Amino acid sequence: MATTRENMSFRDIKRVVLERIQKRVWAPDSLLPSEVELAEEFSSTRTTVNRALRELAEEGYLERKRKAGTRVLNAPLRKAQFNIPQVRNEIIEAGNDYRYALVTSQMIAAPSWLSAKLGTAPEQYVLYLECMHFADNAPFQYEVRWIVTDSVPTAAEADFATIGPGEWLAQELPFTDLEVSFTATQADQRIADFLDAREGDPIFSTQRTTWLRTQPVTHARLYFAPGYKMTTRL
Amino acid sequence: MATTRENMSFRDIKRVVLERIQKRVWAPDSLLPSEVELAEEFSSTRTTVNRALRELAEEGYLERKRKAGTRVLNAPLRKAQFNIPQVRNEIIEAGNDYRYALVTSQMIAAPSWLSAKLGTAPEQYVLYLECMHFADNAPFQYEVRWIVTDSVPTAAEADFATIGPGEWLAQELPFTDLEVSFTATQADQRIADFLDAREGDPIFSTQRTTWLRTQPVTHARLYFAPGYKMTTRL
DNA sequence: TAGTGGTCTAGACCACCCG
DNA sequence: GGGTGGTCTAGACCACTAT
Repeated sequence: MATTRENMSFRDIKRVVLERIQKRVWAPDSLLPSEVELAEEFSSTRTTVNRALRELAEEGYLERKRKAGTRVLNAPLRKAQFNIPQVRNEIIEAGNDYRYALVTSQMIAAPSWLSAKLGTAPEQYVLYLECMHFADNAPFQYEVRWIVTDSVPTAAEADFATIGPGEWLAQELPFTDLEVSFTATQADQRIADFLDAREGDPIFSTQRTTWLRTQPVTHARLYFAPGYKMTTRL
Repeated sequence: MATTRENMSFRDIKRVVLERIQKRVWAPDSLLPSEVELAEEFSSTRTTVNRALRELAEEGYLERKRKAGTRVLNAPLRKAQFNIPQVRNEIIEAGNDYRYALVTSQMIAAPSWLSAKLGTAPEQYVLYLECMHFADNAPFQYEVRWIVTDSVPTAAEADFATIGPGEWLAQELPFTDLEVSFTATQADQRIADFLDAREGDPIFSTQRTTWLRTQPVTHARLYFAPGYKMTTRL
């Protein structure tokens, strides 16, 4: 019956396998045939079948264990992927004009919560910045950022009136570790003023912390104008 | 000088390449040697080098084009990955007890915004549910959900007093398409009551819409108790 | 058109781990 | 112990695209 005419690419195999999962031909928790058997059915090789199954496993549909075989996950742990864009790109890709402005720039002693978060010495001096990002001249994002100048000495002379700290850091040095989190917060008077919002408005906020190997680099809090929505489809 | 002792695995190659990127041995926007050359340097094969570079490209470090070659991305488009967990698992994995309760269940005519979002006939009847999810008996999430019973006929008889609709749907039928979005919203009186919050509190909210092929299945709005934070590290 | 990455094949050895 | 997936090799053909 199974008239697999030609040899299939790993994409074809992925598609067929996914269909069988979704149509419950292979029910949740059940075991798939081994790679060798599938290679035979698809008149392909184990290498190709392996790539198809490996990618489906990465996408959260399958669980693979040596000797145990390949199993269909019952609760497909679907993974949502978000890009972590530069604000500039985010705005430009939405088809709007981007404008940047520096609000404040000064050296301060790191507040204790920041030292704790970054793992720096208490009271260590850091560069404190506040910036605004506009889309078509409307407030888009209010950014509050701390840069550990000990880790990034050149930051002390950078001209953040011209270029946003996020962008500058991206081209100045790489990072190896990144922590991102998202919360809903409430606009205080200052945030409200910058974002053309009212005090008390719900504000979508992102926090990013980056390290270069073990060295803390920067912490940023990004406050988005009311109505911001982060979306992904898969 | 380059005393590459043994043949390296694709993981080794990934590590070395990533180091060179991060140490600017290969600067942003610059071109890497071709796969053949790298295979020679690492005394490996093109297949293995290919896998290493392909994965680094998927992770957002490189851009690869036929003929053009492999280029280091200047603004590493880092990708954050979030799991899309069942509330139950999210709560249990945090070490808390999970409890579920059904608040409301009724058939209603779909409001027009929902028909538009899902692409269903106007006024089509859908199952409307409100539910609560508790962590250690404290309100964790208030869920509002619409299920297209035409697409999921068995939903009409499911006992949502016993099992949450998210969980039931996951085991009842697969989905092929998913849209997720995140916003900050403001607690109205009803939401505040359910979540032990005050009216006006900022609330982190997730919206999920799923389809089975072209068929709309469900739309859900999940309101998290104040203080909720979604975090990922990479 | 030439050079690069994209993919497949055929075979091999190995690591893991269930029974 | 033996079956499964994990990975590597060596070679080939092809698809795309910069020049």
